[in-house]
Amino acid sequence: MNPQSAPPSPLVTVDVVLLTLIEQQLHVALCKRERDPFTGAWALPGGYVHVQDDADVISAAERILREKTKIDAPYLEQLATFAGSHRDPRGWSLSVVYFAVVSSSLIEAQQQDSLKWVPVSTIRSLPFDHAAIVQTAISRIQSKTGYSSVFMHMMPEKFTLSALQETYEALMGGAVDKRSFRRWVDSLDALKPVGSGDTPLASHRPAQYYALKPAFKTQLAVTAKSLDLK
Amino acid sequence: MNPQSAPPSPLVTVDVVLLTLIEQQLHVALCKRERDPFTGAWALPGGYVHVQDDADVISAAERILREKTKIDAPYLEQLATFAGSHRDPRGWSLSVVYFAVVSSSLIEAQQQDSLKWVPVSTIRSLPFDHAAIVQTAISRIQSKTGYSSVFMHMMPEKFTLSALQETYEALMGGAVDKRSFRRWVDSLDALKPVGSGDTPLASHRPAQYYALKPAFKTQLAVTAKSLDLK
DNA sequence: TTAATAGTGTCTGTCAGACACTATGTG
DNA sequence: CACATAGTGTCTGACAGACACTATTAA
Repeated sequence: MNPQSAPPSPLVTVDVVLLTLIEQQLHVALCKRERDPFTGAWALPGGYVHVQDDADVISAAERILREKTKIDAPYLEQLATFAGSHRDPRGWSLSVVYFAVVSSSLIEAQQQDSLKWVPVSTIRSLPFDHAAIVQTAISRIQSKTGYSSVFMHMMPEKFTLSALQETYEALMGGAVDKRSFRRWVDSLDALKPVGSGDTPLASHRPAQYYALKPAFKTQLAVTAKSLDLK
Repeated sequence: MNPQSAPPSPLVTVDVVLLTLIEQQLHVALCKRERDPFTGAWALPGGYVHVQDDADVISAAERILREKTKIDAPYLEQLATFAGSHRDPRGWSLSVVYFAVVSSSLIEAQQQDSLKWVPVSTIRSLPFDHAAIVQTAISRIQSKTGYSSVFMHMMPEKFTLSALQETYEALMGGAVDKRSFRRWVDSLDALKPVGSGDTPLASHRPAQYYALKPAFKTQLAVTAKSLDLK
């Protein structure tokens, strides 16, 4: 009942579900695999933990994201750990999965052959259990969007409340009342107005621009009541 | 930038935060360590993943809980994964932590020298990062109690609504209005009335007894609005 | 009847949903 | 001016908090 010291360790990797919104559609970043199982297939950016270099798992996630996508995501949160004998042809494996949220305005500079953005709605299957992982991440981001400010990290530096609402609605898959949405955003207290900047001129009243308050730029969620979809 | 196949794997373990309520106080199960680091100290029940025997991590958690405490917890959920170089004197380690909730009526039969129940309020320090893990688990159970039926797994087989409310209040650390609490419980739709059974006779109106509906006995939470503490 | 706890009726304040209204820019 | 989108005033219904009231048992 009490084996010697350490039994054979499983494979330990870290994967990241990197999400953004492109043209009102939720997209996930996929990388072309360079190594053994599923070489050449598109899968979540991931890699081994480097016991020598990584102080902890979130550091490993940040490093892997940087290496594979050249992106520093402002929001990175542990999603869950997926492990078992069924998910990798090499045998028992364990993957600590993080999910990250980024503005699509940041990804345009990053054109790489080994990286592509895929609408989550078009994903049918992925290597390993990555399809299930993506589903879990979508549930998480939708759930958090309902009561936290996390989704605001998908916005560009400055944005209008209307644009913010469109993002919210795209993520949640439904429409919300303008008045209710603005009251709710107010209650989050996550935004500060910014001088219009380059007001995009049009034949109507221009909107106030907002940016995430510094306290929210570097991390974390705010608790608040949720909002019903129409 | 692209190392050979698999770098040295970290130590991979599974720990379980097993919670119950004893005399309105939240308690956590601790086991006396039989192995190398911190031998003899009290720590969370944990153990290595057995790559040969465990199909996945939750199976490993169930096995470890059974081995260390002889308890089959009705509710077991992944809490988070804690990993890094700082948490184990042996070096870089990774622990997938589950949290479990059990009725104190189930633990009385399990008297073991290597297992004890400690009020969480008295915990000052624990081996590894287990103190921080316990804190995380407490936050989780409190948060879930606010909107789900998970805490009902701390109740015995049959219980009254008053007893349920006392449990809720003990967990949340505050009082709630009786009427509001009952409306809220109603909305969860997790209970079914059971024939009084052995009505504990006293000099007043006896209460209706309830039990968890079968659908809730085997797992999972229900979403509902939360309740304010007075 | 009294004591003591179980359980409910119901008023009220708060807040989200609805929606129409005002505000403010350009052509 | 018209037009289009930004932003607000405000009514209303739903529902949680408060709390007093009724119900039911044994002594």
